[in-house]
Amino acid sequence: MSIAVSIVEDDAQVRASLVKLIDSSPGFRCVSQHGSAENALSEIPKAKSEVVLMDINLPGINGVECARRLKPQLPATQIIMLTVYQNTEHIFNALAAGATGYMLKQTPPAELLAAIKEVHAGGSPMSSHIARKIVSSFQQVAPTTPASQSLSPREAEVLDLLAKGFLYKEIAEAMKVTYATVHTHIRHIYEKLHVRSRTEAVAKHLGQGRSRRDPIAAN
Amino acid sequence: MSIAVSIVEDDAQVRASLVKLIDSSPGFRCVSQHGSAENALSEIPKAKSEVVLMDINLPGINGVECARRLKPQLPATQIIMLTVYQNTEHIFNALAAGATGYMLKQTPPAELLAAIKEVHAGGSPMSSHIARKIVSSFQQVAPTTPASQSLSPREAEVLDLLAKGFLYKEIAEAMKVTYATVHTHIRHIYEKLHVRSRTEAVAKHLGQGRSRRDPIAAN
DNA sequence: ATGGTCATCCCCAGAACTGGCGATGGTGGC
DNA sequence: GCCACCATCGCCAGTTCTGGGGATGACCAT
Repeated sequence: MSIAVSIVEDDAQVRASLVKLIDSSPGFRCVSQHGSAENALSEIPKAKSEVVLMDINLPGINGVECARRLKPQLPATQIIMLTVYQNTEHIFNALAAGATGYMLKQTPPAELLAAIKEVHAGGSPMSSHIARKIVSSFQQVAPTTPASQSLSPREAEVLDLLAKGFLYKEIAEAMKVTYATVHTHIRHIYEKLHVRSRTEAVAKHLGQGRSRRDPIAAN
Repeated sequence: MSIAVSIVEDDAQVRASLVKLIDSSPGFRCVSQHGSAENALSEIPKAKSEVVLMDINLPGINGVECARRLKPQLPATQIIMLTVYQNTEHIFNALAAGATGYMLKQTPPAELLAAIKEVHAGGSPMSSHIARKIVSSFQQVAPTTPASQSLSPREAEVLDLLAKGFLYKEIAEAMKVTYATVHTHIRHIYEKLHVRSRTEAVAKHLGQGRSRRDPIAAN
């Protein structure tokens, strides 16, 4: 059986060419198309689509919000965001909203079809640079902090663990050294970073957090 | 110029076939091979490799730990974990340790070479099911932040100052209250955020922290 | 071989934090 | 009125950090 695809895209031309691509490719069929999130929200639940290609930049309700509302009703339906936005903010929001794939609009047709197959098979298709950004977010700290340049590898390790809130003794255990060694490393870190407490060091480490932004908006 | 690859794998047979694959493929060259993490840690920094294929299950120091120690020294080197483990724990740890790719050992040779190219080009190659697991983790992570929402205005103020590394007495002065009041606010903050130290609170506040003590509330 | 950096370990004392136990008012909802 | 929350203040004991003073051995470069 072919994969049932729905398309949400406000630009009629782009939409038409996506529909054409899907319908003319064996193994795929386009079961519905929508020019707005509002239309998609009311129609897609009836369409029994397996995969939704969702533009982010829609008038009115945007694609991310549309995905967020659609997903609870249709947990089995896979949503691939299709967009020109590469910034981390959009990517995270889309994934958090329930999208399982994130492809750029410039993706060649063949890859797009492959992405639909992949998401349908349980994968999470995404452009390689998108993947890197997501992976980076898992990583602890950028190795580019100017001051931490002068830190020795071991000291940098300690600072990473400090930043996660570990106690001295826990750091000691994690690094398989004694409390005394951790203590010494930390004194050296403080000297090099010109700080007088772990929190200052961490704040400096986590990116010069001198200017506070809205903590609520952080997510 | 071909891509310089290092291989860390304890099984001599597997290692040999990987070396052979790399060296016999145009565009790739194997600059070093290592049967243990210890050997890898001392040799890879000299090898100037661009991409490291790292087995997770090594005797002694494991591959994740090896990656964690290697990465600070060689921030430009891309590490691809190569393993049989598909569980979220291992994936997450490996990525947090600095790996940029995560492939299963059963990956066909052609795909493995493609993954090396991809990581070298700035991507993050991973098997499709791995990608899905990573994306899923964002979906659990997403619908959150009720924690800092529940902080009262005054508590939020304290947390801000805490994050900048101020001492209790300095916070007291800045907010024109006594040390005791600051103390109470901070205890309430810790309760609400499920943390046990100022650094954990700050890490969580700055959005970097996955607290080890309370993974449920960790966002 | 000498000096520098790094990593490891030790002791000690004072400062700072953490977490119990309180308490008093004020405000706002039901 | 009562209850929940907030903001303010207090005491006390125990834990953890911070910052001095050391030390050793390894490695690397001059």
